[in-house]
Amino acid sequence: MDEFEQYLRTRTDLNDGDINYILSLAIHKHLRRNEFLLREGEVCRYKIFVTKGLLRTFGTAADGSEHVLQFAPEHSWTLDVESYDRQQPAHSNIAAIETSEVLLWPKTDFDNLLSTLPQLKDLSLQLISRNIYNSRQRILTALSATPEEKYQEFIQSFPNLLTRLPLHMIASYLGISIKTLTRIRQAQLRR
Amino acid sequence: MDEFEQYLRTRTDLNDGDINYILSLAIHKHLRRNEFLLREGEVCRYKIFVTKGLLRTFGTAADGSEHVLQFAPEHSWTLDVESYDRQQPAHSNIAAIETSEVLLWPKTDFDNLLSTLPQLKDLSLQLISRNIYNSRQRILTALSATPEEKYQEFIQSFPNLLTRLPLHMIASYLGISIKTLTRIRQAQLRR
DNA sequence: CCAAAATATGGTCAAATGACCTTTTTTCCC
DNA sequence: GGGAAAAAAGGTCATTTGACCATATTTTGG
Repeated sequence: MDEFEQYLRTRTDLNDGDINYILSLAIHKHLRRNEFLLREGEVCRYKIFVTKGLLRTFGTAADGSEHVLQFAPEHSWTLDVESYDRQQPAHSNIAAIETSEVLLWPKTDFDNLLSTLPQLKDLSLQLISRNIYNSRQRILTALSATPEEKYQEFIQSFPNLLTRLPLHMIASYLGISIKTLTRIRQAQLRR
Repeated sequence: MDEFEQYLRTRTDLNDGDINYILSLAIHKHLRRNEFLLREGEVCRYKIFVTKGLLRTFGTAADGSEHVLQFAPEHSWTLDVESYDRQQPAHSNIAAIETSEVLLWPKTDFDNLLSTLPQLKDLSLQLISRNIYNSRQRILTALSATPEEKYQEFIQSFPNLLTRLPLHMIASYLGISIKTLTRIRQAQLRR
């Protein structure tokens, strides 16, 4: 997958041999719109890298409503951390929003790669650190921002996703009703 | 610090020598109520372990309001991840709620420990994984739960903190007004 | 290209929430 | 122990938000 080679080249100094080796262990998978990669209760067996398309990770609340935890567009990683780390049943779902292409590494293979390739490990740690920071930021926003501020922040953070996502998923990500989101957008048009 | 020895003994198989070595690199610090360990804009230089007392980490929103990101009681770790990892200015504050005792390791020292002691590294990775999972859970709750549900969940998760925290900090942690929290508690008494 | 489904907008209304204020109670610390 | 400060509770009111409904618009996949 050129996409992935490109990705690794720009952020690590892994050589061609290593990159090819990493790729050789990956399972290539094509996903149609709305196809699931992981369902609640299943074990998240793979590290997932999105080469093309767009995935979403979402949880289900007590009342059955779905809430988007993360969007994963091309060139990003995703998984259910807890489930993957311990190979236990997951509490979240991962599904394709657009037709997508992903690379999958079984945990044992990826663990081997991590212990063999320090550059890959460094990259992993960076991603984890970023993940934790992003989560904190999101919690802070969820706690303190008004719906309008949340939407503005979303636009700032993901300008490229704006046109690719149905509004109700954005609302779900922001934790507001679609009605409120529509109202905000109307108010903005009038300015 | 007995507290810390105890902690390490119960979750790793580090031997006495290792534990003493880890402890020998730690700075012991006493904190009074409301004393700050980190302020926004400063660099988070240390890994922090709380041996006694209770700390809080909080962020400041655009309008100046404070929002609690984490409570760290005795036997828990805390820090500003992003700031610590990159030794850059922090976006959050850490302060003592109760009179507390903490152990501090400068990043370089702790990094050395991590590369020397695989058991410590394993523990770290576990903590990180848990951290990420907790964050997800908290985001999901923030997005989907009613104030009452949030409070119930808080009681479930931190029964021991309930009596130690002023209500306005719980409200701040849950992202609801103190008024709403008071109302919920009144409603519960009447049952 | 077309029918069906998904998505977005709009209207109305009740309820929940926060802002602002005062009063009561508790805690702190000298 | 006592005075000051902090915390909790209570009252009132305007506003925001979501639920529920219908309708218009767009997208999708065969």
